Amino acid sequence: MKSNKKEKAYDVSRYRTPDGYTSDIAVFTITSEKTKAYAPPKMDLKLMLIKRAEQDTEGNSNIEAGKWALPGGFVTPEETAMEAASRELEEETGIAGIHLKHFGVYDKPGRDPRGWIISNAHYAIVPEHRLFERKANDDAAEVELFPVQNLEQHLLAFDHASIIRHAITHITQDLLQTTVAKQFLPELFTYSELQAVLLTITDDKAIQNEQAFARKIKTLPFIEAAEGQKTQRTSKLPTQLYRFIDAEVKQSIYTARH
Amino acid sequence: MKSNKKEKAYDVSRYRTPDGYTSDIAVFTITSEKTKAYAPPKMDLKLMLIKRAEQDTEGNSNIEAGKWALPGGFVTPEETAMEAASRELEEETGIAGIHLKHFGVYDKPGRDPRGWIISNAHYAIVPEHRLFERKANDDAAEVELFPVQNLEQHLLAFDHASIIRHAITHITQDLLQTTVAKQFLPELFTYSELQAVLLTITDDKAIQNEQAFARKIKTLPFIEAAEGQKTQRTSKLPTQLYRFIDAEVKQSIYTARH
DNA sequence: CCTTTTAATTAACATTATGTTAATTGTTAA
DNA sequence: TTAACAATTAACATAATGTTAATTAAAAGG
Repeated sequence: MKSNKKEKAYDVSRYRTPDGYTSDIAVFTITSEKTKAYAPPKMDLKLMLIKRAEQDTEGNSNIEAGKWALPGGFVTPEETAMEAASRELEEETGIAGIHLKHFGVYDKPGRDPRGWIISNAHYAIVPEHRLFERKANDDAAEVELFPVQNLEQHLLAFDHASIIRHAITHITQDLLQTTVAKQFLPELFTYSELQAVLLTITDDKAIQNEQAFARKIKTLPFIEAAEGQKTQRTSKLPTQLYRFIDAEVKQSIYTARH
Repeated sequence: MKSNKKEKAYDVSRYRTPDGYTSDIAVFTITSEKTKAYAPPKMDLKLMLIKRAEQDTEGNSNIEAGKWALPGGFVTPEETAMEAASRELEEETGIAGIHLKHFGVYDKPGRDPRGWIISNAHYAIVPEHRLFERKANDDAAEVELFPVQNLEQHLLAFDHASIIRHAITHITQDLLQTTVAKQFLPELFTYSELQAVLLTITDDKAIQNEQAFARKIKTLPFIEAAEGQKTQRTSKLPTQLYRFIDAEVKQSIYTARH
């Protein structure tokens, strides 16, 4: 729109470079609520958002202040966006060494009023038992976990509403089509704990069904029973523990049941 | 490495911006070979690469000259990388309006000797019947289709060897787990044509088996028979044609057969 | 015109997996 | 001692798959 057609081949904007490269992270965690002792938990998938401060670190009034946003920040030339995501997560929440996955790039002209800023988006999985590490490291910014169901209603910075929708789509797909669910679980888990993780994002009848799911878990090539190891976390009856094993997961929509 | 620790908070490199933002495209096509009349084709998945010219458009000696590379180029501030991919494909090969999907970002420091250049990578699918549009629009650069099996041996520019490996992984996954195979096929196709597309990237026994696959295709929720429409493209016996329909494809590794 | 050839399709049937309901197990807690 | 309960096993009807064989309809060669 700035240039007219004749000049296109020599348009100076052809040689412009981006004004910034940022890394944003959709941090997911699952909180579980124990309704009573010796029963499986009810789990909920939550997304961590931060409230943008009124002033930035130099004391100037901040852009998109007061709105909720994904944690993130600028990438430096000495690191990848994935490394920046890891660094920023540690800086902002104190949590290190967690699972990260790239899922998209946001580069629509005008998405950031500060200029031509490209956002590389990731999702992260923080297992529930590591959540306690968080509080101590939170700096002033307000941090909150939101259930993924009622995110639409909140005022979100930049194009983060759209990024978050995609993040939820991607983690949902990955939970069903890869073994990433292991990132939400302890090393050893029961069938009902795995089931509870999956039920945070699906209503698949075959996963809801206790008998069928308990029977099926024993035949999955990427899960094995931890021989002789049981727990009473979820039941009075000592319950078999399982673990994920490395196994190639091949499947196709052309051979699956529908 | 450049900055010492004390200065970190004020390191000027924290505020450096990228030297460029490029869009690269792994263009896939399937070529099919008819061994004889009235028989299904043998298909091969091919990747289009271009040989980098000795001189750039200004006549200076080109970087990574003579090596094979993915088509692509710099993104301008007025477009997304996806739009740039579409534009560049049309400029370089004359093919417009084809299927494009983002699959990764390449931003490792040092990946491009010209500076801090971020590559946004896509794959594209050119259906076989549109290949003929190509030749006329090829500019001077050498363009060639390589079978995806023996790409390792060629000398590739920048980190394109790695990008190409990922592109093949992604298109393979998508062919099996989404309905993207339709992009390689005409609107109406036979079971053996769909099968041939899938067999370019899988050796799944259930897909190889003619009887089982022909039986299964009739029950898939995202494919329907084109009532009364038959062809003799693949057999003397007039053969049923099918089409993809829009239907949500839900599946999970926890309910699939293994 | 008759016969062979061939890909697609249907048939047949044993095997395996799933959906569903019911029974059993082992432990806690009243 | 007993009720409660999540996990597990059992039982069995139903559905899907693997496998082999038969059938179909057209082409092509004699």
